[in-house]
Amino acid sequence: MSDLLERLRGRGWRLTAQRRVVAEVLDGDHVHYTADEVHARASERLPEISRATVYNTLGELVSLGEILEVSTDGRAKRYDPNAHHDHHHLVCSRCGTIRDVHPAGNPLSDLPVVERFGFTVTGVEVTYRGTCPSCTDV
Amino acid sequence: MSDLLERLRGRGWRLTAQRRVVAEVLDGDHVHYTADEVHARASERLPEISRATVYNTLGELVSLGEILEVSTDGRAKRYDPNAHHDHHHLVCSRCGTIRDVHPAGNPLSDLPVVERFGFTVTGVEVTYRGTCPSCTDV
DNA sequence: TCCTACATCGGACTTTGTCTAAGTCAAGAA
DNA sequence: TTCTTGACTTAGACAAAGTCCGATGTAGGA
Repeated sequence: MSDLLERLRGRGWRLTAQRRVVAEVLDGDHVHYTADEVHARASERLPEISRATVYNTLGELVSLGEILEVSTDGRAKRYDPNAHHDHHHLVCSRCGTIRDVHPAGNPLSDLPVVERFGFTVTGVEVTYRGTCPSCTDV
Repeated sequence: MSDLLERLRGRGWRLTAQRRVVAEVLDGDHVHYTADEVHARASERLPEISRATVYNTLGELVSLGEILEVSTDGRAKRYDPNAHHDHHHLVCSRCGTIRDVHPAGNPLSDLPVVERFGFTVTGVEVTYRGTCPSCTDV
């Protein structure tokens, strides 16, 4: 992920302590934090960091295509650093846990032209819902 | 949709003017209103209806499986009365318009067991994203 | 008609996110 | 190294969407 910082600098980003910390929090796969969780974790390393900066930085990373925004429940959006590998999501309806999954097939080609209503279709998200093992056992 | 009211009464629902109006607003297919839009339309017929009641009623209809909750953008949830026919959604990234679509194939069977991580998978939503004809022309 | 459990009301509150004005600082220039 | 400047950050006000609560109203059975 450290080359993420280099890539961003190459695009004219100013490399500040705040941005570095946000990027570090998102480092690692299979992590789907809300903006608040990112802020909490960033604050551990940089206590003065403000919410506005976290929101700004996340928004910029999304525009740059470095992370994905995922809104699975109409509550807080989650941020997915695994933006460079095609995948979809499996969400626990009880606790909200998210796993990355890789279904077979290509849903984009499953949408016939007559079902596109003149839209220019650019992407597709598949969200599986269910109950995770810990929530099932309860 | 009038038999919806009968069905609900059969389940012990008290039939109030407010609930009747909310159900009537959602009548008709291919409608995806936000809670606020439902409230605005319900208010035209029943000016005293409160937001809390609209939220309560929508929540109950969702629990009863009579309508679907759709959150495509992390902003206001939308409510889809077309709950009894399998379908997915095509969303315009610019104006938020939603169309019901019916892709080929069954995404549920596309998720291999090893990709289920012990979850009990109960459903799947496919959201196509793109630009609708009016927004493309601009 | 009367009763009462269930529904509704309005408004306060919470959560999530955006905006702004003032202050700060990264990085190139000298 | 120090200076300069415009991009970045901050705290807090604000906004949108949704939830909660005590008081009041009413649908539907007795």
